[in-house]
Amino acid sequence: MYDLYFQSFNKKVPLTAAEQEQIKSNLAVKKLRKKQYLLQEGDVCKTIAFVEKGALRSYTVDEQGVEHIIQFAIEGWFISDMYSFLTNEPATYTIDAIEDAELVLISKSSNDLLLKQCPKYETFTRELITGAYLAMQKRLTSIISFTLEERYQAFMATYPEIAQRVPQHMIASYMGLTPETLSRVRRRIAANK
Amino acid sequence: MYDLYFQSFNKKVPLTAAEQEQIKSNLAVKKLRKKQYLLQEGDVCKTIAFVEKGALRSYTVDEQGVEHIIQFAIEGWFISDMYSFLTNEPATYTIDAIEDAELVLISKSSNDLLLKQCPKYETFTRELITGAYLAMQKRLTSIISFTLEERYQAFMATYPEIAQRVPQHMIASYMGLTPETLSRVRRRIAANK
DNA sequence: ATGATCCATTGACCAAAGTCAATGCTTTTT
DNA sequence: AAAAAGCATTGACTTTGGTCAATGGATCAT
Repeated sequence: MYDLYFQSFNKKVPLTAAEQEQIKSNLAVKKLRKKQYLLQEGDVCKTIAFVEKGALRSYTVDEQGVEHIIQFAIEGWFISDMYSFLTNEPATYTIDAIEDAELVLISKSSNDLLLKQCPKYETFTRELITGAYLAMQKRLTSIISFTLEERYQAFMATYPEIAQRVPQHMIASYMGLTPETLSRVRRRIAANK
Repeated sequence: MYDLYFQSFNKKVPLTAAEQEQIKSNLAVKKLRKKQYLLQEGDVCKTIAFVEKGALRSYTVDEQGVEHIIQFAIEGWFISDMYSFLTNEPATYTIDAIEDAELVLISKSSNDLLLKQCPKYETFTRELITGAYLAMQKRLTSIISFTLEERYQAFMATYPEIAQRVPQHMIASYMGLTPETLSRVRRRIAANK
């Protein structure tokens, strides 16, 4: 149940058996069916979720009812509304399952406790958030610097796994485009090679 | 020289005098004149810079020679090409001073050493990067969800200090727009109220 | 002080992306 | 197996933002 979680933890920061037990006792497991919510906008985000299996997304819904995808998360990734989690303010994002999913959940109290009592947990957390920061910076740079063609090709090259598993209109949403525009971008790319 | 740095450090994580000394011995100071480079694209980024005074920006330059601003940093903020700093790959960003500036610099070796030897430094680092992550996520959400008018007003409300000190065409660049378009956005906002 | 650069604004025009509507394919659901 | 829902694509048209060029004001360097 926690296989992938501890596998990726040990890869970054090797744990002793005792440390692993301590951490495990602070984790919970949850299964989600496709389309089920993990978090709804307006609720306070109580957990960080690590994806053991399946695929999720976080997104906002604007006044016209259009969804804007902020993040995808597949096996080995974390997903949460970090701002809500850290501040206890109502979430601005909704999170749901794109595929049936198995999650490892870390509650706020567990997270606080582990940060205090387990230095390796803090190191792991710091490295994770650093990775997330770098990935997001790359995405942002891509948005303000590149053409749509380049951005789409960069996405496909960077996240081929996600590209295969997620409907195209969600990739459009993630890129801040309409499905029609992404379809035309794809046609242009196909024509030019 | 290190006033603001330790002020913001102690605000997040209170330090003993001894810890403060240990950290201080790992820091360096640097002054930059307006328009001077801190980092040029292609060089390896050797330091993280904390801004004691002044204003800097990081940006990319595309094939057509257009600058795309990734980040502003004024007093109390950090700036770096984190990816280059962490991996020792050549930097993809350029960093220069928008105003004369005073910086506190942390080298890679100092950073590594402090992360290992000083738990509070790791906590401070984790909290900083978390804050940077949240700020960037907010910016990204704004880009893919809101109209130009909303985005500009959100920027002005969130960073009034930067808005006052930075020329408008740099704000346009930060928003991924041409100066002309930002000028028209401002006119529309002025007209509608 | 003055020439030079930088900067914001505006207008006319063009290119790119969005909107609306229709079509045909899959995939789900029953 | 049939009906329904979801999805990608395409076309016609509209809207939005970019490009190019010009202007005038402000700031900077000499």
